[in-house]
Amino acid sequence: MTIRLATQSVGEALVASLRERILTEDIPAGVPVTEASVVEAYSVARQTAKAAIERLVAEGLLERTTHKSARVPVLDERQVKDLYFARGVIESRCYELLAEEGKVSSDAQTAHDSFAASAEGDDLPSIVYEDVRFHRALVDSLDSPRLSRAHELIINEMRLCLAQVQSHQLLDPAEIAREHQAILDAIRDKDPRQAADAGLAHLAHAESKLLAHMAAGKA
Amino acid sequence: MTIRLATQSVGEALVASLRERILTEDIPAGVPVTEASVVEAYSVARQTAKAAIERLVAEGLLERTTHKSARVPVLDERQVKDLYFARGVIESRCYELLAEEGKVSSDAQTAHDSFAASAEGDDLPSIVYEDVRFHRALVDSLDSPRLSRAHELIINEMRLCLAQVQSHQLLDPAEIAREHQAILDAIRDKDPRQAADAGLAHLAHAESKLLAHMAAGKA
DNA sequence: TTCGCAAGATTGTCCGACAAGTTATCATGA
DNA sequence: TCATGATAACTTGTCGGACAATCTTGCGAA
Repeated sequence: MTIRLATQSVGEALVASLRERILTEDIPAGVPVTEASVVEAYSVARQTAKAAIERLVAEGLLERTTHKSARVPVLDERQVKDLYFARGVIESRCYELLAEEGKVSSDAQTAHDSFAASAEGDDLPSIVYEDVRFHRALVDSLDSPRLSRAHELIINEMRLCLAQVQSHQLLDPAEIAREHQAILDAIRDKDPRQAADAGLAHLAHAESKLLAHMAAGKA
Repeated sequence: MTIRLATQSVGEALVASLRERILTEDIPAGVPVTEASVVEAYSVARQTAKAAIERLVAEGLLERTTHKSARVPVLDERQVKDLYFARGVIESRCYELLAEEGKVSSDAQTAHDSFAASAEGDDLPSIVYEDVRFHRALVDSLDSPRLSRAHELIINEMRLCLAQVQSHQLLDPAEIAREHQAILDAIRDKDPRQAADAGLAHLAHAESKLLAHMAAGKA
């Protein structure tokens, strides 16, 4: 088995950069991301830019119809519900399975601790990041590449709307930390039903706040 | 609202064609799929071929490392287990949710009937196709684009190994039909636990047969 | 006002070219 | 003999330019 070096082609780096800029709202929703604009910004060939855009479209971080420019999608209520629903399907079952084992991986515990630490401060982006990291660590601990990937795709799309709505302020970090703790407790107690319910409650809580905020913003 | 015509660009058609050829083993596992070979076979530009290959790599239907040709992956035991596991996570929760509703969509029922009809005959590819269609119809009836997409990705990869191993003969169609019926019955009975268990049992059954066959073939 | 056409913007696709990396072959020297 | 290093062939990574097809917009004509 060879040791794999972490090299990155221009194309891969471009995708990574664009993805990060989208998720941090450096590229805001609505504005067109044309192939030409990417070419100009990064001094890459149009092919490279095009491939990167197509990749992000596949990930749901950009949307496009033929012969029109790609844009960061603005997620409406329907989409948000779908995201939370799909995420709930995966996470609830994951927590159930983890609870059957009754063990919390060290990564997940670390992520939980990091979140708790962030929750003390006011660095909103880092709170969101640590929140995401916690849930991903739990799913990852099932050690299923395909499940982790499916979860990651959904989470990334969700980060999109979390960024758009300044939702960080909607939720009390301390309360999120308590809900996270409830999930971990249920897992450690080997109570699958409770673990799944705690996960779903956590999601339902965030979803309702987000939807209420969106409805208010639109009205 | 405009009516959307089902137009397809060369690139999209190329992806679709390659995907179908891979899933039907017209492009067998192991043989390299070079950009040049695709260019030659379809008379398209290398960029177009490259983009199509990259897309299929993202779907898991091809694998590639930098500067080496793409190939249809040969799934080992570990991968097969992961596929069944991830699929189980999604499907079990789906059937649970459907059982809470207690209704089976007409599409799902139609798919079940089609499968039963196919099971009578000897057309193995169509049996596999109808089997896949049944499960997809159930997931689709939850009306969640993102969940359906995640499920589709996993199912497609699974079709890959179903094609590689001539597994059609491993399972008795009549038995599959009975297991499908059990899932539908549990859903109609509004018995979420039973629906999920029936789904998982169905998968475990297929998985064990497949793994046994693979182990035998390798030994 | 409405229709239709021309112009600009943007993507879809192609061609050709060169750099960079991988693999296999083979000659070299210890 | 065998490890080393050079070479060539193959393949992908990236670039530049070009033209066609399509969408959008604005303007002029009926």
